[in-house]
Amino acid sequence: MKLDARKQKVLEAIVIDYIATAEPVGSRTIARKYNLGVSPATIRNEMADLEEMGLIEQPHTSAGRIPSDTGYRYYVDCLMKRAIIAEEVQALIERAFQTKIKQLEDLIQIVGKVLSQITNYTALVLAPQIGKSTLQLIQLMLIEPGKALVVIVTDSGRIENKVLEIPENLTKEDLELVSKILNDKFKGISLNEWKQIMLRDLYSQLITQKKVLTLILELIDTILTVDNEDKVYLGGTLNILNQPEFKDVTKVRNLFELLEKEDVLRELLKDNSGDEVTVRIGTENKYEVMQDCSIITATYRLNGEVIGTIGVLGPTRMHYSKAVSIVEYLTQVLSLSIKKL
Amino acid sequence: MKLDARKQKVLEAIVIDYIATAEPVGSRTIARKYNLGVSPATIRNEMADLEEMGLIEQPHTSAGRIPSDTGYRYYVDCLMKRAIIAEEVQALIERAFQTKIKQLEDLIQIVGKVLSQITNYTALVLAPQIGKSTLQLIQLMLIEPGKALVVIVTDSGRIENKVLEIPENLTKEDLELVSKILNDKFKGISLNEWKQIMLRDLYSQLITQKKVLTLILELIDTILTVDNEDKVYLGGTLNILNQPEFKDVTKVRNLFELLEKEDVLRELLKDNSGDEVTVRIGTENKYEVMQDCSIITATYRLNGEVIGTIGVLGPTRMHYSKAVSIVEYLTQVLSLSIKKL
DNA sequence: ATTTAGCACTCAATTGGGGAGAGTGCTAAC
DNA sequence: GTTAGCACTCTCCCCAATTGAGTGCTAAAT
Repeated sequence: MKLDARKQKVLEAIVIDYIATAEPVGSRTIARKYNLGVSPATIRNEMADLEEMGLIEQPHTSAGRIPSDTGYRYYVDCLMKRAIIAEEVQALIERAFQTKIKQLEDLIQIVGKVLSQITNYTALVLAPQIGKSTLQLIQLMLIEPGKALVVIVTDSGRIENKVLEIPENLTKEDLELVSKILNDKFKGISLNEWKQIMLRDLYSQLITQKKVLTLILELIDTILTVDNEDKVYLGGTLNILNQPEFKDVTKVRNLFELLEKEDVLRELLKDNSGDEVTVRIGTENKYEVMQDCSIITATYRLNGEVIGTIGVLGPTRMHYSKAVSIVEYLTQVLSLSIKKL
Repeated sequence: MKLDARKQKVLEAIVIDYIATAEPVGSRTIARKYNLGVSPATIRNEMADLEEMGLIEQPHTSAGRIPSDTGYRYYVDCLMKRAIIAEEVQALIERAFQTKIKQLEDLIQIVGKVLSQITNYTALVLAPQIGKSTLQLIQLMLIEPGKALVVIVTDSGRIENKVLEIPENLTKEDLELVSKILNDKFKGISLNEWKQIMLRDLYSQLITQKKVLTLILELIDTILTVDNEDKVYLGGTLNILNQPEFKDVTKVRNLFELLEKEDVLRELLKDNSGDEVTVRIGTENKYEVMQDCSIITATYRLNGEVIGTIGVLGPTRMHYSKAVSIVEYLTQVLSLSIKKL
């Protein structure tokens, strides 16, 4: 879709003004506020064209125009410039990352909090997949006969613990032995690779201690299946209530219900199309209750490999340039911080 | 406050009807639905008296009456009978508790979920104070030089982990030694008692290994100060949106903001006046945004000692008899389940 | 060939009655 | 003490009229 310079300016004005005011934008307003050097009548003509192209629409005949989803799309793809992040915002972020961060979870939380706070939208953070990260420490402990606690620490700083049922006759010493073997064998290896290695290699070594073999099998299974789901952090949910488009409680309700489902959040964050910041606008979202929301996502990395995603969720009438800038910036800061961890 | 039998009946009718319909109750309605054997006119006279006593009020001149907070209070204290818990509800609860529960956290979550689901209000659960429960297992592990992981398991099934900074020169063996000493010394002793014992007893034993002493001091401090706050589970928050009194978004917003603060929740649950089920109605709550909410709380126990609280939060126009019954019932089930754990 | 001024037109939002309905309080009779 | 009757007071809802913002079209101006 090609637009001449003036049409672009008009579209941009409509998008920007509507984002700011949440009111349909009329030709007069544009002429007054965004000096394009032409009269309202001219702008009206341009607007009629833009509407025909499907970039803007009219809520009703005697109202101004609002951007359609494709209008926002055009704006985001072609017109929008990255907003410059204000000094004080950068300072705020820096300060937030200077608090003591010992675990991955702390980091995730901080990012989420900062992101929602700065953007005034809802923040989503997807923590690194445990399967991808490598093992740093695994330890089995006996809580009481028949019950063991397993703790796993990964290189990305994630800590997981889980209670396991074990055969009653296993002793503390057995568990320590198993811990030792697992540590020796698997340190530095990604959890996803375990299964293969385990079957090939471990079996021979452990056949001597048959009774612990079953335990290990169950253990690995537990870790890899149940807890291989990524943690999602959700923050600033209440920011949604600031938006005039959500003054209707049932709408809020529907959206909140969706956001309560972790797997939905995971999915939202995961279909990030790749390298770049991804923006998903209105009806581009597959969930119906989210069709007047937009999501901006971007990935962060460890050693060059993508390990997680962060994003913000706001109304379609979202401050895209600002939000995109901040999301992008925070992935960088986050990538760096994880490396330090 | 003394009320004759008929006034009681009228008040009860108003409360029950208003709870069910959320509409002011008129004299005709009462005469028709709750056959007191008298005409609307008589009921009107009674209602005038009740209003003078402050038990009911009129939203405006030509409307029916609604209970005032003191009206609800009278109802709860004097008129209300425990609702009988339906068979299918009991069955539902039983089924919920039959899922495998390995950790305290699982249990807390299940209770919260069940409670909010059954009552259709918001559920609050306060997990046992870690300081009160006794130590079952403590283990220190070296993650990397200068960084250790400490895991604590208490008798109530609670599991806590925490990353500690330690002197660089401490080895894996040092940590194991410390773990062993701590386990031997403290097993079965409540965490609150640690500090005293530690100073008196441990010091002499550890003076030989000076370098670990500092560690332990820090460790104990960390555990007792930072993590001594109780975990609070909050569930069914969205149920609030079902209530017609919360069709206004700003009201919702205010309440939700309050509920996001863990310490507020903790406080709400903690000022439970003692043994009995406690009901706090409307303005009896100290937070302004909660002045058209009521909270019902009750405590649960382990070995006769109170270790936590559960509660539901709903509108003042709450189904008290049902809610009280269920809260009470669930504390019993919960106490039992914890014992098993 | 654009651009602009002017004007008629449309539609949502607001305003202001005018019942209808629900419920009350009071009075007088039972 | 209870009840029937009745006037009175509100809210709620519907309807019509008005207002105001904004448009589209046409004809004139550049």
